[in-house]
Amino acid sequence: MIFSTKAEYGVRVMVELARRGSAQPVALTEIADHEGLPLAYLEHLVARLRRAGLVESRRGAHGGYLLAREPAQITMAEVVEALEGRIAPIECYSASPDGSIHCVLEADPKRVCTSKILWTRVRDAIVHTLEETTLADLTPTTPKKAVAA
Amino acid sequence: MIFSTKAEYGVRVMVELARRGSAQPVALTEIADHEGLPLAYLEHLVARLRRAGLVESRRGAHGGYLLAREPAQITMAEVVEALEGRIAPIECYSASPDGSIHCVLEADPKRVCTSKILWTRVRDAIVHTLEETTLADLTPTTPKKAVAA
DNA sequence: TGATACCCTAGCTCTCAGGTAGGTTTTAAC
DNA sequence: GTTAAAACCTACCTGAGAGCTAGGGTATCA
Repeated sequence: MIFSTKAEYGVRVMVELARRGSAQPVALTEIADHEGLPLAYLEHLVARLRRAGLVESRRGAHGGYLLAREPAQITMAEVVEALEGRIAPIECYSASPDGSIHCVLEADPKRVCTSKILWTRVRDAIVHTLEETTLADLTPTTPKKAVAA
Repeated sequence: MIFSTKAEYGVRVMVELARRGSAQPVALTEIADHEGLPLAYLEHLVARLRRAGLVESRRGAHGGYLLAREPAQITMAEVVEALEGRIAPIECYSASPDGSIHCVLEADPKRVCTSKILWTRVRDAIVHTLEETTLADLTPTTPKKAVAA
């Protein structure tokens, strides 16, 4: 599998939050019930989403979670990265502090990572797709716009 | 990581075979030495490539492996699928026997996999990239053609 | 002052990636 | 026809991490 259930479940949570609208917070118990997913596990995932600034929380009774932005302003690249961490197609690419993609083998100038072209292309394709797709695209009853896909 | 070392190592083996040309078989020990990868592990990987019809083997002394086709006729989609198995972005998509993408949740018609659009797009992007890239694209000293990437 | 919900830390279990080990079989060359 | 080199095969090992669970603490509303 390319992505783990972290991405799968987390995206579902985001879609549910988008479906419910931004009027009042949605409790995680509701989403867990609706999607048939373990609450305690979702708590971990939604914590990541919160730390990434994608959702906001209201504590206490009648609390829950809200989208931090409009669905159309939230790309799936942000969501997936918040859940899975940096998207790198293979081990070879170290997550450099400055964010640049770098093949660890090329530290030794004698060695050239022959397959770098491939993994770069694959990574770009994935990231491009995730950046192009917003939460609004995945929400059936989007208030403003219908989706053509 | 998106793909495991199976894909990483396996692609390297294929690139090495392409670099050496098709004149005579290349022993796996040579490739293992050159790439600094464990021989015993490569044997497992190359077995997958052979079963997929991507390489041919010559047993016995001076034996080794050869590409089964011209590098330009081998897509990376074939290589990666042979090594990693069917490419699916998440668990949700069962590998149907007929090859069609199918969300397991939709077996229950009441449930709709809201995020299907996303994972379908991601999968298509990956597969498209892998299908477009041939082994010839990754081989620096391709006899016939230089590569524009 | 409960009840409800978010929040935090720790830990548990099972799978599987990644690799090792030790053999058997085939073939070229001497 | 023996030897060495290589593919081939089956089984096993081991650490890490996915996918949870447990049990509390803390904020907020009625």
